[in-house]
Amino acid sequence: MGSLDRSLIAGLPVFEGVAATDLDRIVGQARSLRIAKEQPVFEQEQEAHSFFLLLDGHVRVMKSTPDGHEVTVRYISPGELMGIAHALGRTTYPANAIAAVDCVVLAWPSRLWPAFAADFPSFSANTYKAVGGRLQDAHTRVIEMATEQVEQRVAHALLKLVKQAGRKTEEGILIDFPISRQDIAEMTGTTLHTVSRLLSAWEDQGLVKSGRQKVTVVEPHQLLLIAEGRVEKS
Amino acid sequence: MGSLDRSLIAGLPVFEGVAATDLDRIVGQARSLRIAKEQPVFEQEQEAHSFFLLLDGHVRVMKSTPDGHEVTVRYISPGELMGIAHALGRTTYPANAIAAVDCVVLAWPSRLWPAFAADFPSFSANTYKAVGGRLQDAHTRVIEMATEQVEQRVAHALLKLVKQAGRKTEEGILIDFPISRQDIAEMTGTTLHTVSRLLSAWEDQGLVKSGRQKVTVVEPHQLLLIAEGRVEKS
DNA sequence: TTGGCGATTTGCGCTGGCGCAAACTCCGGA
DNA sequence: TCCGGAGTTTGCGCCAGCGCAAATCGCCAA
Repeated sequence: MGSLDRSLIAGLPVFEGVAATDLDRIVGQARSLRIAKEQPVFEQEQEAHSFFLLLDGHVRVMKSTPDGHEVTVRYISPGELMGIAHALGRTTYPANAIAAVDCVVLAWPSRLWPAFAADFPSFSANTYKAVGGRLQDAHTRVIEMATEQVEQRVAHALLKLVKQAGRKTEEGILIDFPISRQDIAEMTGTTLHTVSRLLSAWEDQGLVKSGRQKVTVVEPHQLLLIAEGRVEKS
Repeated sequence: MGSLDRSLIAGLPVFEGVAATDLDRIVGQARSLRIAKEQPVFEQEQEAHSFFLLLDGHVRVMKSTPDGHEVTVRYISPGELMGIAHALGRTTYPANAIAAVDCVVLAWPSRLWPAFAADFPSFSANTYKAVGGRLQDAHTRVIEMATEQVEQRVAHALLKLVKQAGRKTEEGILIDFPISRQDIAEMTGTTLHTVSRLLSAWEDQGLVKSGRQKVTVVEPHQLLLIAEGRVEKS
């Protein structure tokens, strides 16, 4: 682990308020891993031996249902923790985490968590703050699913992806990892057919540009209007 | 606060592994409140001044959307914490909590949380374990909303209510607080009309008995079959 | 006992979005 | 360069469940 990494890491929200010496003690106990695209970081039901900090790449977190459905719970972006089951009193991972692209992660053995929580209260508080945010997000998802039309949900999903993984290009804001219609369908509780129809319609209206495993948002503001149900379909 | 209360409280999961003297120091700083039916325990957006332990009664946690929809996030049963926004790094409550029946709660000032977390690691760990459970529940809700039919979702909701607030009667298992069709609709993302139709159909089949703000589950096992999608509608 | 109101039931028509299926497109490897 | 297959598009038919509206029921208060 180079010192360049170290200084980038120090700026992450999870380490806010953590003293430099403490940061060294924390990071010093991690090992750095590369995860190839499409490979799992951890798997549902598996013993939660480690927790992770994503340094580079994007990870998709999914749950499978007994009857064979897959639902995407969230995408992880660089700087976020994942697999922190132990901090929440679980011994197994509740979901599958798959690298959407080649990734770099730091990994700590889960058994270190209780000592970390006791010795580094800022780190612990930051972690639980992130958990609080996820709980919020999950409730927001429930509310969206309960009250919105498919069109609004898909628009919301795209905006969320843009916010966490958007990269400016000359055409608009590109979602910076491969994402298929099927993936978007699994995030929004619909079918790839419906997503495809929506994207086609939006492309006709010039709101997005999309291709194979690729979506670029051209008019985020228009999309927001749709997401909030303030636009009638033509 | 009587010592009878004290011994009941000691047996709660949140206080598992907490030494008796520590328990006294924790509970000693709480004040006990009665909340009348339909009155709020705390409200969305409000400053999170306190966190609570429900001792008796049932509390409904709801979120309102900007466009006027109400969604029920969960019901709190005796022994559960609520309003722990501070432990998750929030300064305001994320939802409304309304007493479904007359309730008794313990309340602590939120500013005590950091000291509690530092001084009573078991209490803190138990709390975060509960948070972990809620995060799981929320994800389960998302998955249900994404993959199940309304009929299955309503069946799941009833079974969940039975599990956390069921009281045996000679007719079956009664959900032990007033609950309307509208309430069930808000839990499952549907309309009171559809809930009413489902309950009527189930009543004809002898699976439930229901009346004004009252539901009794007669055949939980049959309902489970419906919830899991293993029964075709007649 | 009688109103009155909130909760519930039920009918009816409509439509958003799914299921199925077929055609097409494009990328990557041989 | 060509081929195979994954990803995507699109047409078509259907139905679960919503919206609306009206009728009914049952609890509570006077």
